[in-house]
Amino acid sequence: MPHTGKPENQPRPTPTVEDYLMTMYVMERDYGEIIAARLAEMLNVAPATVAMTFRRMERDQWLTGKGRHGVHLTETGRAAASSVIRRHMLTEWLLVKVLKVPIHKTHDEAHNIEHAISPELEERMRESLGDPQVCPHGNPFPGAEEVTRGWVPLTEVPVGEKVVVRRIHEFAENSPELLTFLVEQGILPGSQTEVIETLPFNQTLTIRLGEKQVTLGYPAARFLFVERAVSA
Amino acid sequence: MPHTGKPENQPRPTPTVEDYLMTMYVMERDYGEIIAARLAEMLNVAPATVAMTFRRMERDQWLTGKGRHGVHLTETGRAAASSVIRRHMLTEWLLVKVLKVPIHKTHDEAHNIEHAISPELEERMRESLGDPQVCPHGNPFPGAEEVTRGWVPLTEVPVGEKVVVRRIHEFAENSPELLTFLVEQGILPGSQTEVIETLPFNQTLTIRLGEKQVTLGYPAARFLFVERAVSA
DNA sequence: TCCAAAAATTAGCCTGCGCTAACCTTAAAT
DNA sequence: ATTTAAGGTTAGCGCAGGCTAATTTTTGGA
Repeated sequence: MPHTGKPENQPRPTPTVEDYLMTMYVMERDYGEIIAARLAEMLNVAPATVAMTFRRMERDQWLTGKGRHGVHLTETGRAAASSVIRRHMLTEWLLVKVLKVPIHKTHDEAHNIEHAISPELEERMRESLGDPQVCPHGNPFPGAEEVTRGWVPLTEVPVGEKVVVRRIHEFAENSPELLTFLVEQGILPGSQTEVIETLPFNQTLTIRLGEKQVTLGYPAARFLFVERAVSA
Repeated sequence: MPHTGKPENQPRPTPTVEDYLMTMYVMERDYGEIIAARLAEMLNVAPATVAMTFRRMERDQWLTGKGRHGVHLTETGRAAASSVIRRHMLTEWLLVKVLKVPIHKTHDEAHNIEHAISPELEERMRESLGDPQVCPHGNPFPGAEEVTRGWVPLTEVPVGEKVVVRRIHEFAENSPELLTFLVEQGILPGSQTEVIETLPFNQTLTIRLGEKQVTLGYPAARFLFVERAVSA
């Protein structure tokens, strides 16, 4: 394990290859391309570090040397990424179901643990947890992307329409404050809500949750996917 | 996390500082001194590596520069070791109770995971698991050493005496084959048994388990602690 | 007491994986 | 068309933490 060495036990400061792979997988899946600069931000390393890591990863066959429009995962890389992501999501479910950890804390905890799950353990977890198709935040397991069909960003829902929150995108999970906010407001998978108004110019959007109203910035709202066609 | 880099996912090859601390803690607790050469064997690194690591660990206040008779853990070091060991043992219980992993497989799995447990998670685990005093192999949690009072190595039991297996020492857990053997023979905490005969010259010892008899080498038998004074 | 084995240490080397600083592209914006 | 900004890369550096080989202690017999 990456290590500070000092008598402190801070969050892992240096991303592993698996961390790179996971993030790249999601980027490729949802945005079609992998931008090193974005990766550097998300993993909290310098852009130069990403470049060096790409070299090693290409050498080790996780990545294809860029074939026009940036790098891409190899099949091996994609498989490895899927594997960590599965372990991540299963760990999250274990934390939620067995240890009653609230979902705004599962991401970080699971992130530490996921690297340490053996294939056998993964299988036992899957059984214990009833072979889930999405993580506690509603993100699909690799291979189960179809279940998200029909879920759209909250920003695309017309005013007045009733919807059900289905998914908080994994990139929102990188911001603990945002996640905490959402959970505190009761915005989580399964919540019924309705768009009250949008203010396109200042990029804000207000929704109703039961009695109360909550205003979200667009960046946050774009990470919230909802199911439409909810008959009143 | 320590990492091979290559598309393989083998057991962690390089021990962490926490791994050093755990092993040193147990050595000091049960043998009174820390021998670098033994440590090197147990951690699968070269003796020279241990020497270098000791330097860094002294610098970082985990160890006292040797005060005659080898190095010793500082209070900080001992506390850190206790902490990992607790997390290790709680993880083992989680694996055993929730995921039904057999105890000859829990050690390695837990070893990977233990480094990734936060204090909050540790607390939730302790609650979920009912505040155990020993690990699934019967080794005491740091601070609960008294529960092992009265448990003696199997090698010290006179022929003919009935005893109950209580503990498989942690150093035996480093040998998966031994542990598997013990579990297959039904030798685990709680098993009733009786010493049939000892052959001190070839260092062998035979015990009865239910109908069948099992012969153990002394090295193995020294790792088995039993409770005497079991009224027939 | 002396010697051989065991234990410990030092030196020199390697890789992984961060960092900053400086330097290229490319593409959009004046 | 030129400028600026964003993205990407290279070079040079640091530390953690392995390794072997070659010493130098220690220590426990004979």
